[in-house]
Amino acid sequence: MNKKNMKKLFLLDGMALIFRAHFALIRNPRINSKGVNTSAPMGFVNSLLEILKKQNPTHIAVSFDLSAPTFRHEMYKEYKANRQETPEDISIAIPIVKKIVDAFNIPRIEKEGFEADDVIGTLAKKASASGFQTFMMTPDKDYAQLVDENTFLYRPSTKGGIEILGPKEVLEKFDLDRIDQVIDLLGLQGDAVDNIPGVPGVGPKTAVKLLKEYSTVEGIIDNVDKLKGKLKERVQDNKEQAILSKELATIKLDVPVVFDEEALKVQEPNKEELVKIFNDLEFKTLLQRVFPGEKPKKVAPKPGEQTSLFGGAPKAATKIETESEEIPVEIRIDDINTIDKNYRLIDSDERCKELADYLLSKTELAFDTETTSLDSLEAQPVGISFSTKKDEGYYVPLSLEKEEAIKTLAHFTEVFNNEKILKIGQNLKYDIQVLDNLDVQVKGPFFDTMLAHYLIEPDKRHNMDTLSEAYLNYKPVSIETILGKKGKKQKNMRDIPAHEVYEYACEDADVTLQLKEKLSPILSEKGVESLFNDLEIPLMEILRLMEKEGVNLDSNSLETYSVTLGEQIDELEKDIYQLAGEEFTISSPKQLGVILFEKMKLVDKPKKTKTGQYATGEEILQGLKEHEIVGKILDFRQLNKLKSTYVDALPKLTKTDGRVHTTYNQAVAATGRLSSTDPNLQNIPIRSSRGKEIRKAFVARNEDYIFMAADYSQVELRIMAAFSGDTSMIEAFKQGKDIHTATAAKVFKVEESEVDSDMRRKAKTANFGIIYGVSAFGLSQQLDIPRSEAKQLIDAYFEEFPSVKKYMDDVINKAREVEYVETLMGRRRYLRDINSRNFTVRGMAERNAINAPIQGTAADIIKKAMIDIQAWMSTQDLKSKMIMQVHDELIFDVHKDEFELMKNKVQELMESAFKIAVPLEVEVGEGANWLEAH
DNA sequence: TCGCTGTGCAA
DNA sequence: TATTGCACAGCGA
Repeated sequence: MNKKNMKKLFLLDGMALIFRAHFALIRNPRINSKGVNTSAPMGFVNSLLEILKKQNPTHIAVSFDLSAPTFRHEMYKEYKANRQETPEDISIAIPIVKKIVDAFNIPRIEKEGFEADDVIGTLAKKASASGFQTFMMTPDKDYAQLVDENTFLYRPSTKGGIEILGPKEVLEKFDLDRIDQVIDLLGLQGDAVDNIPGVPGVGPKTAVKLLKEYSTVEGIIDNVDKLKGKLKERVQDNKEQAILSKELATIKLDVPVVFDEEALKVQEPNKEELVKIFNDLEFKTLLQRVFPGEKPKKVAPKPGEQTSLFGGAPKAATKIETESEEIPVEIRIDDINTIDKNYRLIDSDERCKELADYLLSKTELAFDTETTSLDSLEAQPVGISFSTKKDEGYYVPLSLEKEEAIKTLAHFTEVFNNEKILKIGQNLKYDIQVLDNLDVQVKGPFFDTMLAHYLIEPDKRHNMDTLSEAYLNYKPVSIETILGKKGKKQKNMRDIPAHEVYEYACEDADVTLQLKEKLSPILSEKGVESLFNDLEIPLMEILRLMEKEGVNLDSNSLETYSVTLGEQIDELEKDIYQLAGEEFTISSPKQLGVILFEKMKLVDKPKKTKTGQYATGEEILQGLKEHEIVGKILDFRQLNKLKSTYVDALPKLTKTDGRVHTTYNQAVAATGRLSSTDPNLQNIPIRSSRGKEIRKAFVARNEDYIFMAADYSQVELRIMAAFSGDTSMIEAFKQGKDIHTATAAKVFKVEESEVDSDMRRKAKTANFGIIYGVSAFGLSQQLDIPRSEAKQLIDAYFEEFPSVKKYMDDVINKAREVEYVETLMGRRRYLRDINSRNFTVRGMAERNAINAPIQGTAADIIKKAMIDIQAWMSTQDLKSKMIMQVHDELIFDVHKDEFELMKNKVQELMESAFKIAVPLEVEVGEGANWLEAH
């Protein structure tokens, strides 16, 4: 039988779903006018409808636990003993949910002496044998033990949305070799909720490790002698408990229930009964959704049903309700904000057309999308809001059915394509990508309020709520009001009905528009309009394309490397325990500090961190290398770092195309640099030989392509040379000299040919130090030399490069006067602490005064280069793509036929991006992977 | 589960 | 007591 025709059975764990639904809304419970908390029934019905609509089950049943004790209580009297009394709201909800289930004509299955999981487990196995595909719907992860090729765990996931786990996913999730090990895992780690003890001190990590080695709880107990230290003791002392825990965690598959295929068939619901229940609970929207014709009793007109037209006098949706005698109780707190605003729900084709026409008559509009995910490449829009003037907002809900949504959006194609309309948004890169996911292209001109504020106050925060409070003196309705606090219980946008979202959504568009009105004049006041319109805004689209393109990752090689690293780590771990005389968590600085400095007493006066713990950082340990354990720890740290942060993490972040798609943050770094997250592609290792292995995993798209890396050589030093006008430094660059050698020759007063590697190293460190605003102390630390020598070095440096010294003084003096510094393109950074009487605070501002213009100018330059390169590339119809930016480096996936062209043109465009007093030099390399391209 | 701390990777 | 970032593990509220 093929999958399509397979019988599809859904088994719901009623109690677990009720609990989850109740607590999901615990911070904003749904209370109806009678004071009844209806969170659980509402959540349950929503889940049920979702399944019936989207999953099309052929068969369905709900299992409830009965309150009677089960066989587990007989096995272990403490079972579930610590469980708090069921909240009253839930006790009330249970019979309601049961009534709803009955009204849906869905069979309820309950069996005294057994829990829902036993019942569901037994049924699922029987169903599997009868050719069913079974989905067990529950948030409870214990069900994972039941999964097989025909049985799936259908789990409301932590992030909202749904997780469907088959055998492969379960093994991946728990990091196990076999499904039956799920019970061993649960037996070992226990379960606080059910008061199953497990082995104290053994968490998921240790449990998995043990199971990998010895397969089962019994296997571990048989081999307890092979374990060491505390772990051995723990297992030994809790043998029986572990076995018992495993038994408790084991779901019974022989519950005496009949699998009656016929009785489980999905049937039409009892409409009359459901309407009655929904009305009783005051589920108005639900009622409309399930039975569109049905008029709710005693209900205010829906906002979308108003007859007023676009434009015209603002008329609040909620205001109308207040005019009705019976309605006042219907007004919720969050409505107060929107009482005088004209926010509308646009929920018909007719109204979409009207709205589109209205928007086309405008010269600017703010828009905002509501979506299912924060990841712009995966997010699906569930609605879009528009505003064209203060206190106005229109919200267009979009179906989760892609085709449907595209149809609705088609009404607005002309609007988005119209290059005469300014599109205003907060973090537009995200919204544009979300629409792109449905093949809707948004054309400029653009105004991004986040980017605008980034140029106005680069080191402040740029989220909309903060901006609104700062510039509009108004606190918008928080997203949490709609979705609940984040965490496990946070709802997903997709689950919220449009009428509950629309005011929030409209407000975002409204606020965004108002912010633009405030921020736009400030941009011109500060002279950063061109930076905004000619640099940051065009860059936005380029970054979006780079993110969308992603970079090919050789996950296989990393997975192989992970095994190698894992073995080396295990080895080091053994040695370290041996040398320390006991087992401990090496990666816990706290525990490590105690071992090294209390137990082993490696030094008399150990350094402490600001919180009073022993400092065990790299440079401290480097000084203690004479102890064998220290070298091993440093090695362990390096290996662990590489494994956890890169080797294991990167493959997990690849999307279905096998590529990693970072997010570039354009409004984070106070200096104007970009930053990169999920993953951060700007800190991929390169220095250590082990780190280099990771770069090798960044590979060209396929054999027809090569990696090409183009990086500015010494940009920041060149910028400093240009800014300071220091003739000897400029000359050195013009002659193409090695700048650090040239510096060393000057500072140490020798011929360049006489500069040795140590002199060059010191000069190099000094050069970097200068850019960062170094002190003698800092330099002495960095070079591990006496402070006096460091001071001499700095003095000599300024003597040889007097203009550099003068430049630095001038920058600081200017900053004291105006309290900001500027880059070449006029990007500002405010330094209000520069006149502080506090030495430390002022010092920080002074270093920023030196560093920010240099680092920021470098950022300006490469951004300009990116724009020029993308502009050129788009005229050439190339297969090659720009895929990464790492501060002074651009990386391209280049088609082999285009390599010569790309190499020459990219180099030329980068070098000519900006004209300064020293030449900009760019080195281009190529190879099969990122390492070779350098 | 969240936020903090210590640590370490990059330019 | 050197600039800008991001992410990990551990740990305690």
